Amino acid sequence: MSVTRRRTHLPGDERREQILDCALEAFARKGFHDTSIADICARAQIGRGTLYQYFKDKQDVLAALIDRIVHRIIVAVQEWPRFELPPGMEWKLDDNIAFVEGRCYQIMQVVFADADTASLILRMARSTGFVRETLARIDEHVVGAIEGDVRAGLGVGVLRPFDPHVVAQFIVGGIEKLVVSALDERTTPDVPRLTREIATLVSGGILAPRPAATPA
Amino acid sequence: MSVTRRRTHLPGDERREQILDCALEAFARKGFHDTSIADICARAQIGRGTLYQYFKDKQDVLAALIDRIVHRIIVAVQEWPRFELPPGMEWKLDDNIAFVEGRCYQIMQVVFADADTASLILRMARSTGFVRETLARIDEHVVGAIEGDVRAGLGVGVLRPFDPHVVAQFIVGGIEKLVVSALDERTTPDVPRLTREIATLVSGGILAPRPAATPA
Amino acid sequence: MSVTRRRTHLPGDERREQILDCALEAFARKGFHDTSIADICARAQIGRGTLYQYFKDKQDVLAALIDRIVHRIIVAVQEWPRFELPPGMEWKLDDNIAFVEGRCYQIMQVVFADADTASLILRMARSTGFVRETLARIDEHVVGAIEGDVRAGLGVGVLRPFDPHVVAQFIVGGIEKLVVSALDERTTPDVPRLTREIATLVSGGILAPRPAATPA
Amino acid sequence: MSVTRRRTHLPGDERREQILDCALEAFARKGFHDTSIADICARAQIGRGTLYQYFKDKQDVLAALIDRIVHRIIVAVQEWPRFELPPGMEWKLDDNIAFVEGRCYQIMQVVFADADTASLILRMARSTGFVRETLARIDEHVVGAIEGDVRAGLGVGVLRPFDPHVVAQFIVGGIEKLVVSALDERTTPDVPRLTREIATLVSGGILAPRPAATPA
DNA sequence: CATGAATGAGCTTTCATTCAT
DNA sequence: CATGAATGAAAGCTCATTCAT
Repeated sequence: MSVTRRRTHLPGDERREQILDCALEAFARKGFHDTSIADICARAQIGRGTLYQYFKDKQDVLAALIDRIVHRIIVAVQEWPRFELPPGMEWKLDDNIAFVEGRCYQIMQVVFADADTASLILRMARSTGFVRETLARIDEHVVGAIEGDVRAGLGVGVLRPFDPHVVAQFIVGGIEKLVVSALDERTTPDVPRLTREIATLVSGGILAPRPAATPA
Repeated sequence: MSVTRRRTHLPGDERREQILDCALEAFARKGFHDTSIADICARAQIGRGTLYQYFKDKQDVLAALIDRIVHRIIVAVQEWPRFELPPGMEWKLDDNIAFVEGRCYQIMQVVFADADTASLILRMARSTGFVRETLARIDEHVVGAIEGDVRAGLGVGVLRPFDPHVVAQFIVGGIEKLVVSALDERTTPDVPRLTREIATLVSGGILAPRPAATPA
Repeated sequence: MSVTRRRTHLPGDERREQILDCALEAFARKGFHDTSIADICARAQIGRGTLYQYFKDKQDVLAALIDRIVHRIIVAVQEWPRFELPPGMEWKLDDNIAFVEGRCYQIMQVVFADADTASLILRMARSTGFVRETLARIDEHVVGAIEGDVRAGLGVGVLRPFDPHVVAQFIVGGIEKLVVSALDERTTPDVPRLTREIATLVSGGILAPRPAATPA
Repeated sequence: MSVTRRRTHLPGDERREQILDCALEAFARKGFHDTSIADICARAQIGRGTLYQYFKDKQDVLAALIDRIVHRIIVAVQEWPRFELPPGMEWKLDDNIAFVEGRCYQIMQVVFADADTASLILRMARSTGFVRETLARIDEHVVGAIEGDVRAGLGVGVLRPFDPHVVAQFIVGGIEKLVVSALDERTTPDVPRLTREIATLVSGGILAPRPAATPA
């Protein structure tokens, strides 16, 4: 009748991680509500009760999952190089494009480490308090980092007088949308091209530079 | 004992709209899954069975709701003025900023007509097929419109050679993020200021214009 | 396959009572813990969900049940005739026996109205706070009534100087034990005989009256 | 992290007894159903699996526990002195009171050895077959002993013609109620006073002795 | 022997949906 | 049409019990 599966033993931490991995997969594909405990346990090849040895309830699984992601993001963002104007050097358009490209790349690396994580972050319903708050903490760090860049740039006078928070949110939002779009189309995005476009747009604007007014 | 409510009669269409209004409120506040049919009917002051005279099931309510929004958006977007280069005139930075400002404003007007609609569109889980697809249709139109602008601009040679789709998505994503942020903080966003920032950033880039190299 | 049962409608109050009746039966036979919601609903010929329209949860069913019993007991006890020494008359052994007999009978009538109620009251586990407290309220009334009798008797000087509370508890306890015993043996107790024995014992003691010392 | 407990070794019988002690404590406080195997094992400082080396299942623990109590009671009751009319002597009220007092004391000593045992015996649900039967065996012995006393008293003609079984049950029931009451109020009962009251009531009845009819 | 991770039967509970009134 | 009592599938969760270590 039923496929009898050998009882497998695993060190506590590994099992926990394994369950989280499976939960991530499931949540990413079907969403939190439409994923049942049975779904997760089936993926993990464990009995339904086993999950409850590691997590208080279903929500606790999600919380642990998001915590894991948040933690990884916080750590990674802390190691990003800050914006710094090379002393005695001009900050030209190409420098800025290069810098923004780097940032975009870093963001995509961290926030959208893998399709499942990206799905979880970007497609989860944001109505309920706890998810909203935790996702807000991710933003706090990522947006905060970019905001820091802008602030630094303003400090050295190379940027127009923008509101750093608004700019940072706008950029992150733009990136998110492109990632969601790629997820929806189930295509692997051409990251280098995307980052180049974004960096160019953000740095120099959409308008083509006008030919220098030729004197007389 | 219980508050007995008089049987109320309403023309079919009005009742339907009323139910949708109540559903929008409920979904926006608690999310689709955490809203029960009872919630909706209580708001609408109707019996639970009555809802089923107008909608096949719970999902159908959501579908109708999104359809209503989509329809409104499609109609509105169709009436947006297209980008057009005034003949014989130069297209300067300020012109572009003004145009983009207008577009942002139009988008916010339509897509985020009210906080509840915005919540529904932006905070709903995007995992399940049907919601994802319907929301994609909104994008198709809004992003499509901006894409058209960019394409037109490219055609008359006033823009850098961007991928119109990428640029359009990026911009819409940025706007969305700013709106979500405002919703989360429960503040009414300072729309004119936001649109100005966005328009300036998108049009001229983040970099401060360098003083024209003064000859000798 | 399954015996399809016609959907039956019942006025709210009747249905509620019906469920309580069935729950009483079930609890009395198998105990609270070993009775499943399914058991109760099967007896009541209703779907499992129906029960939850009338009761918050399983415990709430028990609470309602006990409340119903408590209420009936309180009302009944209030109508019991109080002990009263007929003015200008002696209070002889037989009078007392007759009075106690009456009381025992009244107690059995009320507290052990039917085998199921008796089972519920007498055989339910008394560990958990809420059941214990509610059952204590029953005692409060029944024991209290007898205590009142004793106190009255003491007041008119026809009784030995007992602690009324102790005596009352002892008597009620004795009656309870006899009822439990009858329940265990699944016999209908010979109430008149039992009450006679109890009344005689309590009134005159176990010792045979000694032959009056004959003069001369 | 977790408090690591050294593996402890104990001779089989001691371990078994220790588990029973812990189970008694737990059952007495929370009742059988609300006590988990984990509860017992935590108290005993052993792993959950270890319990199953000594007992078949949870019910078996309870059975062993009650058996232990029953055994102690049977042994003790067997050693109780039987009622005996001192030859050539009258059996007066005070003699009887003294005897009953002794019996009550003995019962309380044995049956209610300690609060936990008393709780177990008196507060456990009596619905399920096995518990009911085992507790019935306790009664068999305790009630039986008193019944024997009464029968003996009847034999020598010092008692009124009661049904010995009824009287014995009534008395035991009365005592039980008083003990339960003390448990509920978490007070240590004033045993000497209680036994005196009971003995007096049972022996001479509740009625005050009437002044000897004065001649003339 | 002792352990505690693993298990799954079985229970309670919710809630979208139906249908008799 | 409107109603809300009735329904039962489906899910979450507990915990006694087993078994690999």
